[in-house]
Amino acid sequence: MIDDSSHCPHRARAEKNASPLPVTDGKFDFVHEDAYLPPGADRQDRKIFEKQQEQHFRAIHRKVLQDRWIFSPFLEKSIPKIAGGERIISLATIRDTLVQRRLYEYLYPIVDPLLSDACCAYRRGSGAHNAIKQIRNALDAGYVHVLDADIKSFFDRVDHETLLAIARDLPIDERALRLLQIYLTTPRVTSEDRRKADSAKPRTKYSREPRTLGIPQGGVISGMLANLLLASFDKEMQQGEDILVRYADDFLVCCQTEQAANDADVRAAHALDALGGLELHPDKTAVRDATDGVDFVGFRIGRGFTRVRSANLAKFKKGIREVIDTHKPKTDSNWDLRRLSRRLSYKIQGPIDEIRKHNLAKHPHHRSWIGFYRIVDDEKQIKNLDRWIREQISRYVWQQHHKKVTAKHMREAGLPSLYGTLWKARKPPESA
DNA sequence: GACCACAATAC
RNA sequence: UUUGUAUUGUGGUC
Repeated sequence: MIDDSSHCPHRARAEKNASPLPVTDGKFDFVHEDAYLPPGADRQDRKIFEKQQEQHFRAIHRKVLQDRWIFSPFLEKSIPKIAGGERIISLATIRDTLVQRRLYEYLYPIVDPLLSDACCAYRRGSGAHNAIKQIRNALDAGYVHVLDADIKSFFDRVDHETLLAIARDLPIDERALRLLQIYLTTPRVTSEDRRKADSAKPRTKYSREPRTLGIPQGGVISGMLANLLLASFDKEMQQGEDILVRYADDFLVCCQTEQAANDADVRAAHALDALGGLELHPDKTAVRDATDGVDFVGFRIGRGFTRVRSANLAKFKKGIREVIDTHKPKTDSNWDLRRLSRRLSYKIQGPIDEIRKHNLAKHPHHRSWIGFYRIVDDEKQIKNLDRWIREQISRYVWQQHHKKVTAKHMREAGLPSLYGTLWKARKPPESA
């Protein structure tokens, strides 16, 4: 990612040190033109930023190369977690996001080779499906005694000095190192402070609170930093026969015996403590027999089966309910059922009409929810879900039109089945 | 190759 | 007035 434009006054130094920098190429790859970008603590939104984009690029470039970049405070926002509770997310300013992206591009090729195959989150070419595949292999090979563990408030409790000590051993530019340190200690604006300042007339300045612990969730480089910190932990857990699979702070150690899993528990607690006093979550960590399944990254996986995890199933049902509950009824019941089926069809199999226009046979994989869960092999679970959806529709039609509808009516109204969609998604492509 | 859209996961 | 980041998957366009 080295990109020294001719107008850079520090060209020589940048070359010598392998600059982490350049924010000068004008590449502004926010997803799409009219996407709204929330203003950060500088209250600058995308429109304002773009008016003076070139000046901003130059200023950023200069300051970073001169080792003088400071991140604005991160605004905090809470979002709900899938299993309940809330999660604090940090929002950066546009300029800071650009700097973080450059830092990310610079550090990624240095950090990634240090990671183990067991580390599946925040990495190119990996992901949830890869994690599930590894666990399936382990369970199928008889490694069914698992330590199912979660690190207590992991992101919030990362110790800065421990992480920086690891970063100092990397072959990186001094400025990148200092940027990391600045990033970690960038102050926060809590959602309460933010609300107060925004509702005051005239608006007042945000009050900032120092950060002494943890990495901001929502930062571009945070996931990578988490992996960097835990790289040594992964190595430690992979000793012996045990098979580790880690996704962010959530990990399984698959063992051949219960004793080995208990040992892994002790080793994990020890290794985490050595990494700046991290702890396992006592309630979410246990040694269990995975023959009947364990929950991991959206799936429930056991010996010989993969299902949708119940919390994720509930979330999907909630989405279906929302479509039905917000549906505006029409007086003609047949027409109404047709309209509702159309909306639900999108949830179930994605915008299939668009695909059919071209060549359906060539594109057996559909997007949408079932596309992600296409590796599920418990057909009963999917059939039950189909039945559940039909029950919801049937109840809706009864309440609105006092008519009984069967599965046949729904099929004729254009409602696809999840099972059929899954079956098609798993089928290998027909010859083109 | 590039760009875009929509899903899902995790934090 | 505004829910962030990374990754994966699928599809589309040139």
